[in-house]
Amino acid sequence: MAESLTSTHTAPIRPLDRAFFNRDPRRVACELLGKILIRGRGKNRLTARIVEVEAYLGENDPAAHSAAGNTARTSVLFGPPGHAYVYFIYGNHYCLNVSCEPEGRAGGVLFRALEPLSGIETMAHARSLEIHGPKDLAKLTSGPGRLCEAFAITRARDNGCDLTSAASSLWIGKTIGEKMGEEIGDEGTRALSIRTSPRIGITKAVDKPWRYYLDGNPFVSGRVHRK
DNA sequence: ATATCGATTATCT
DNA sequence: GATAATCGATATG
Repeated sequence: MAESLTSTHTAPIRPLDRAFFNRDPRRVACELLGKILIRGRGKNRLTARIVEVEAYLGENDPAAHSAAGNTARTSVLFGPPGHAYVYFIYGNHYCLNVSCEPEGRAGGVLFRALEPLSGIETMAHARSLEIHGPKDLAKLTSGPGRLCEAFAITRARDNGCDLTSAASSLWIGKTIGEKMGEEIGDEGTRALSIRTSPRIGITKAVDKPWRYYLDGNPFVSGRVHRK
């Protein structure tokens, strides 16, 4: 009873299949917009809509971590598609990617921003934030490091995780959910307005427009492209 | 509003 | 030894 008042009603969420990720990261990136990232199960489940991503190619992309070759750090990118590549950066933050392309070829998509749907209190606690309004809400998952903190994503815990299995602690799903009466995550039937730009925070291949985000979505990270 | 900077460590040269 | 797919704080217009 009390639970039904506090939790968001959602239709069953089904994982994306491995073939979805067995493609060019740019195509995967576009189609990931509007899909759902899920952590945990039942009452403690966190869900959020994917609103901003970047594609990193396995070949001819000097900005990609895989450009340095298959190392202990990047091996997941060279493995089978649909798995989590988590790396630690700037001594402070984790970032989440999903591997693309068939095994033996690198490539991935970086998650840059999410729109929280359920488990918002848990996310706020993980981020050490108090939510007093929409502006605070945006700070939960707007940015690659922020969303990892909100979802408690670490390399030790999540690197290599199969994101195509609903049995995983972390996975990616498609569904028709509900938030403030609006349908979300309804792949294909809703025309999403997608914008592109150069990728953020890189110093190589800065001209490639491989950042993708939902036009006008308030949860898209606001950081500017730097040299 | 934009600009700059410190934090802090895994990874690579 | 330098750099980094970032963030949050501080300074300045």
